[in-house]
Amino acid sequence: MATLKQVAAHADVSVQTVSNALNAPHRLRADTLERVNRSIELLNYRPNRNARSLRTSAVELIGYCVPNWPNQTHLVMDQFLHALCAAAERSGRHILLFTAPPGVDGMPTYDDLHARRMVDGFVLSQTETHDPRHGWLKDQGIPFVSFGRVWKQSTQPGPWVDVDGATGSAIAVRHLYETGRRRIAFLGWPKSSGLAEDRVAGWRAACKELGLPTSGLAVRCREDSIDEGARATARLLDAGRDVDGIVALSDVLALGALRELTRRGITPGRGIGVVGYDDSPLADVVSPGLTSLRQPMDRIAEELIAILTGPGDGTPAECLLQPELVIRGSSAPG
Amino acid sequence: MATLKQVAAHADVSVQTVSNALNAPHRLRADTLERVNRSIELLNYRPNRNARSLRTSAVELIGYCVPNWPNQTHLVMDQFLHALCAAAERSGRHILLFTAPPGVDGMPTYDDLHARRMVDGFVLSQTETHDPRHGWLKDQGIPFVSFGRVWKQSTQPGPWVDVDGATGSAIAVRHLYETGRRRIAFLGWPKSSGLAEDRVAGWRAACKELGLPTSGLAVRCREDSIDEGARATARLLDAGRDVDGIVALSDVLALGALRELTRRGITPGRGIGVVGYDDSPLADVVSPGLTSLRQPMDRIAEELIAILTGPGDGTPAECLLQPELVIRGSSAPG
DNA sequence: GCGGTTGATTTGAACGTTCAAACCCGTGGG
DNA sequence: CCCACGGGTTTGAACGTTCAAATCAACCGC
Repeated sequence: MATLKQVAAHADVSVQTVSNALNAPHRLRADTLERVNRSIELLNYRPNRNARSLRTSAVELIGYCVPNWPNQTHLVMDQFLHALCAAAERSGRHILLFTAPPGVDGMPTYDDLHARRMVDGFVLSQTETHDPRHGWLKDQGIPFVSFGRVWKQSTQPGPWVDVDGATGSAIAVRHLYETGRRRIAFLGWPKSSGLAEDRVAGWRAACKELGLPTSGLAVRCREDSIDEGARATARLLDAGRDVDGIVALSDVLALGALRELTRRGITPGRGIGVVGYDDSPLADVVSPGLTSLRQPMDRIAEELIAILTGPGDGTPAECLLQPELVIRGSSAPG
Repeated sequence: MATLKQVAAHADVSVQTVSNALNAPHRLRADTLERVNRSIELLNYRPNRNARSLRTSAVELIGYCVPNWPNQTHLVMDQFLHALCAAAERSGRHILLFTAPPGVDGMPTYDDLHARRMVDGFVLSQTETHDPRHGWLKDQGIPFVSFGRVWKQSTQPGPWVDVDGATGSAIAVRHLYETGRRRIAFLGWPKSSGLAEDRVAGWRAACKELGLPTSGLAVRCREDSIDEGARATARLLDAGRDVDGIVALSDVLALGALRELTRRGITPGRGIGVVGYDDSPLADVVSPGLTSLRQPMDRIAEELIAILTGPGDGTPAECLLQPELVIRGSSAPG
C-alpha cells in the first residue's frame, strides 16, 4: 500500500512530481519520468481513488438502478449490463448499482447518491412513457442519460440513446418480403407503450410501402407470454387470413407463435416466417432458431457513456441506433 | 453542497460535534443533538463519502464481476443482482460492477480495484470447479465470499454460500413420488461440473431411498438447450422405460422435455411430471407452467453480504441453503 | 477546598491526492 | 550584465472527513 509520498521519497523527487508523472507525464523531463516510473513499478504503487476523488470531486462512478420488474422478463439485461460496464471501463469509469422505488418515489435515492458524491451521474433504463425521473434530474442539475425516448419528439428533457424500433420492424418486414412472404402479421401488446407504438408503426409503414395488406393483421396480446403469443397466432390462423409471416414485439411472443405453428404441424421457416425482437438468449436455444432483431448493445452502451461523460454543455445529445436482424431458421426462405 | 464545517457554524458547535451527531449520537447532550440535527436538516447536509472513505479507508463498496458467458445460466442473473444489491444496501453498502477476464487472468483486475481502494471486497459467482480466484484472493488477503462451492468438502479457500443441489433434487423426486410417479428420470449435462454432480447425486439418493429405479434413467444432454432437452426426452420415451417423471438440471432442458411431450400429444402434468431448476422467468411464461426449484436469492444475497462484511476473523464461514420447490402445472398430480 | 471521575465538547493532526503559485536555473536578447 | 522567458520542479494549501488527545465543566467524596 505505497503512497505518493513513499514513491516520491524513493525516486528522490517531490510528491507533486510523482503525481505529474501519472497525470501529466509531458511535464517531466524524460529521465525523471523514467526514474519515477521505475519507483512506481518497484513499489507497486496504485493511486488511492478516494483521495483523488476528494480533491477533484469526481468519482468516476456511474449509477445504474437495477430494475425490479418481477414479471417482466428482461432477458437481455445481462447483455446490457455487461456492455455498459465494459464501455464505462473503457473511459476509466465503473458502474455502481443501486435499487430505488419506481417513478418519482425513487428520486430521493438518486439525489442522495449524487449529493454524497458516490456517483457522477446516472444511466436510466426501463424508462416509461413520460417518465418523471428525467425532468426531476434535469431540474436538479444532476447529470444523466436515458436509454429510451420517453417523450414525444424533441420535448424530452435531457440526452438519450435509443434503438429505432420503427426501422427495426421495417427491416423485419422487408426480410420476410424478400424471402417470399406477402401477408405479414404483427403481434403486439395492448397498452400502447412508446416502444410498442414505434415498432407497430414501422411494420405498418413498411407493409404500405411494399404494397402489402395490414388490415386485420395486427393482433394485440394481453401479456408478454409464450401462451399469449400462441393464442394470438391461433386466432390469426383461424381467421383464415392466409398469414405467411409474423413479426412479434418480443422473442417471448414469437416463441408462442413458433409453438402454435409446430403444434399445427407447420414447420416455422418452411412456410410461415417468424421474426422476434431483442435477440434474447431464447432465440438461440429453440429449434429452429428464432430470427430476431438484435439491439446493438455495445454501441448503445458506448453512446450512453460518451454522452454522459461528454462536455455536458447543455446541448441535449440524442442518438438513434439501428437494430440488426439476426437471421435464423424461423425465417428461412419460404 | 453543505459541508460539516458549514453545519457546525450554523449550529454553533465544532465540526467534530456534528460528525459525532451522525456517527455517535449518544455522545451528545440531547439538546445539542437536537440543534445539530436541525441544522443538518435545514442545510440539507449529506456527508461526502469520499472524504469519509479517505479517512477510514473503507469505501462501503463491494465488487462484483459481471459475467460474460453467452449461455442460459444468466436467466436468473437479474434476480441475483437485484437481491445482492438490496442486501448490500441494507448494510449501507453498494455494488460496484466490473468486467474481468475469466480465471486467473482476471486477477490483476481484482487486485487493482482493491489496491486503489475502490472496493472493500468481492462477491464471486459463476464459480468453476477448482476456481483459481479463491486461492489467489485468499493469498493476497483480499476479502471475498463465494457464491458456490468449488472445491471438495472443506478444502475450499475462503467463505462461501451455496444452494444444496442434492437436497433440491431429492425434493423434486419426492414431489413427483407424492404425485404418483414411480419411474423418475434425470436430464443432466455431460461435463461433470460440481453443480451437476451435486444435483444428480441427490436424484439418485432420493430414488434409492424411495425404492425407485435409477438405472438407465439418467440422461446426459450435450448442451443446455431446449433442443437437447427435447432429444433426450425423446430418447427416454423411445427406450420404452415407462418414464413418468423427469427432473431436469435446468429450466431450459425442462422446457425441451415439455416440448417433446406436447409434440407427442402428452400434456405435461397430466401424465408425465416435469421439474426444472432455478425458477427462471421462462418457467412462468410457458403453459402449463413449469414446476421448478427456486434458489432463495434473497437469503443467498443476505448471507453473502453478512459473511463478507462480518468480523472476518479468519474462521471461514460456510452457509448451505435449501432450494424451494415452486409447483406449477407441469407436475400436477398425474 | 482539593484531587478524582465522568461526560460533553473542542483542538490539532492526519488520510492521500491535486491545484495554484512559487521557485530554480539555464538561455538568449538587449 | 541584467532581465525576461520558460521548462522543470517544489512548496503550501486545500478537499471533507474522522481519530486521538486535550480541554472544560460539573459533580462527588473526603
